[in-house]
Amino acid sequence: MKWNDLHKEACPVARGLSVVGDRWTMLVLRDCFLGVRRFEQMQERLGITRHVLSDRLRKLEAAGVLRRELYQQRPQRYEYRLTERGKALYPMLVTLIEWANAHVPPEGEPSVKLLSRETGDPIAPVLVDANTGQNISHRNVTAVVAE
Amino acid sequence: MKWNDLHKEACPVARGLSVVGDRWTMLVLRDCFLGVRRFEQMQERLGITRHVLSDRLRKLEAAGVLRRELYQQRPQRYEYRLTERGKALYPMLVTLIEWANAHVPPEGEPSVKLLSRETGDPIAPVLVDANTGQNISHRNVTAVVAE
DNA sequence: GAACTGAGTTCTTTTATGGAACTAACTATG
DNA sequence: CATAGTTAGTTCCATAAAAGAACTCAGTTC
Repeated sequence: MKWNDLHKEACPVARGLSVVGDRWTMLVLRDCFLGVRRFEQMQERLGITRHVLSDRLRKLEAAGVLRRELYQQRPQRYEYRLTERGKALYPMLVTLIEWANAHVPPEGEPSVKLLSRETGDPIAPVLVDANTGQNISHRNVTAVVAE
Repeated sequence: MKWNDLHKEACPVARGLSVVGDRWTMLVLRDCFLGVRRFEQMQERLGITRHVLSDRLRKLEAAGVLRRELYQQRPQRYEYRLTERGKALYPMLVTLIEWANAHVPPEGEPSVKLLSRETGDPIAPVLVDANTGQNISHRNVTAVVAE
């Protein structure tokens, strides 16, 4: 298994990471979900080097997670937006946030609250089986990896 | 924001990635969930260098995600096991698998199926709000990041 | 006593990232 | 009309991380 050939692996964990597993990539996507679309803003917010940001955006575009969109003709300027495939990563981000808030202690309070857009109430995300409604954990699920 | 100081960030995405965001880390954890516990096995299965594996195991242990356990006295040999904090990462893995199976096309069939341990049936993981039962997506949730 | 096991460590080479300056194609300001 | 500003990059060099292979250590087995 080689890092740069992860996309060839049978295992979906490996294939997923071939897209989102590089350093900074998930943070770029976080910013995208927060509405940040432009190179300059991302670069400044993340403190990532322009070089690496450029590379990540290119790869995410190639993977169909972001699309590059002309937002101004002269001079031509592009911004980056989540595609449907990109938006489908939202649960990943939510799951990561929940885990980190519970298990990677911040200095003070949990710094991000997820709120229902409708009611404004905090939400409590859990993974369940759509078929049975049961909670999903390593205790009641088996995974078979064809390697 | 610097990669090696992500744990100091207020944002839980950043703090989460400070633990699981390094190259190979999630693949090490995948193997842990599959029951792999020993250095040699992990190294061979992943094709990661021993050096990097050693580093990742050490960091995961320091983060309280794995614990090192003596399984043989002479010569002393240790294996690695998921802690509760580590087991709590299971939803991350499931979410990644679901996304990858849906959006990062494998050569042929999806290679991992998640099955209910009870019934043996395939499961269909979805993220819902425990309070309301509603599906969670970027459309009905807002996140406020205190940066 | 020679080869094997298993969890590492210690090299050296290659690749990725960090940091800063530079470019291109404009627009706005004095 | 020249100079400064904007924005999405690229280029170049230094440093850090990862790949690859060999070696160590404390035993055990043939």
